[in-house]
Amino acid sequence: MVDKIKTPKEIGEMLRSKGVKPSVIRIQVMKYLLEHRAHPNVDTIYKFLIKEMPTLSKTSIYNTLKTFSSKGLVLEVMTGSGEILFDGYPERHAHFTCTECKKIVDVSLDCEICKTHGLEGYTITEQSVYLKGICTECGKVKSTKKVISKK
Amino acid sequence: MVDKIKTPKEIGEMLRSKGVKPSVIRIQVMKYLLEHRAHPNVDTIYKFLIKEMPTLSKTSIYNTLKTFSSKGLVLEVMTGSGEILFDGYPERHAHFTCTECKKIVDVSLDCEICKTHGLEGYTITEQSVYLKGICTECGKVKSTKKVISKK
DNA sequence: TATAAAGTTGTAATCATTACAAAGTTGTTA
DNA sequence: TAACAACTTTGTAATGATTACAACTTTATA
Repeated sequence: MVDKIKTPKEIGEMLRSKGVKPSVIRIQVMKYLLEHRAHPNVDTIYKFLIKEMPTLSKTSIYNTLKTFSSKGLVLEVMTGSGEILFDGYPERHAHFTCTECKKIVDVSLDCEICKTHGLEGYTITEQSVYLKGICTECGKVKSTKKVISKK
Repeated sequence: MVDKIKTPKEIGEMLRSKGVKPSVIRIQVMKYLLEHRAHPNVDTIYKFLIKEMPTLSKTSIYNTLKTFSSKGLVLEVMTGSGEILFDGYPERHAHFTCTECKKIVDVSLDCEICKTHGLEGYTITEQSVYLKGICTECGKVKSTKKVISKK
C-alpha cells in the first residue's frame, strides 16, 4: 500500500495514459490524493491546494475530480455523511467507516466477486462495498467507559 | 419476495416489535415502503401520502425515515444520485443501478460475508454492496442502436 | 501569429437535508 | 376527568454540498 512518491511528470504520464490531458491543477489534485489517503472531501483538497495556487477555484476541484472519476482514476466514496469523499487508489477494495470516530479505513476484499443472483444478462461495471461498525480504538474506549461507569 | 399485504394493525405491531411507537404517519410510510419496492426517495413518499393526509409535512417523512433507519426497519440506499433512497426490506442484499435507465434492482447476495483483511478487532455492524452497470433491456437497446448506426 | 479547443474562474442557483420552535397528540397518574 | 409530561407533527428558515453558466485564460496546432 505504501507507494513511491511520484514526480509531477510521472503523474502527468499517468493521467495521459488514462486519457486525461494533464494540467497543473489536475496534477496537483492527483498528487494530493496519492499522498493523502485519508479520503478527503472537495473542501479539504481545495484548502490545501489554494495555499500553493492562490487563484484556485473550488469549481476546478469539482471539475477535476469528476473528470478523474469518469476515467476511473479515482473512486467516489459515499459514506452517507452527505458529501462525496475521494480515493486516489481505484483498485477494488472496501471502505470501513467507524460510527464513533468517523474514520474511514481501506479494507482489502477477499471474495473475487460476490456471487449474485438475478442479474442474468446484466453487465456489471462497478462494485462498491461499504462496511460500518466500531474500530479497535473506539471499541476499547467504549469498554473502558463501561467499566468506569460501573464505579 | 412477494409478501402478503399487511393491515395497518399488523404494521403497527411490526413497528412496536422494533421499538418504534406506531403513529398514523409511521404506519402509512411503512405501508408505502412495503407495497412499493422501487426504492423511493423522500419526495416520492411525501407526494403519495399527502393525497391521503393533506396536512402532512415533509419533515415528518424525514423524521419517520430516520427513526426507521436507526431501528433497522429500513435501509438507506446511497446510489450517488445525490439523494437517499429507501428500502423497506432490510434483509441483506445488494443494489444494482443501471447507469442508462437509472433503475435500481435488488440483488440477493451469495457470499455470506466477504472475507476482509485488516479489520482484526473491528466490530462490523453493517455491510452495503452496490453494483453498477447496464441492465438487460438497456444492453439490448444499445446493441440495436449500434447495428442501426452502422447503416 | 491566428485560431480553435480545452481548462479555469467566480458567482449565482439548485436542491436535499437539517434545525428549530410552536402547535398538536397521546398516555399516564391523581 | 383534569393535569401533566413526553412524544409527534408541522412549517419555516437555514445549511451546505454540488451544479450551471458565462466570461476569461491557457494550451496546442497550423
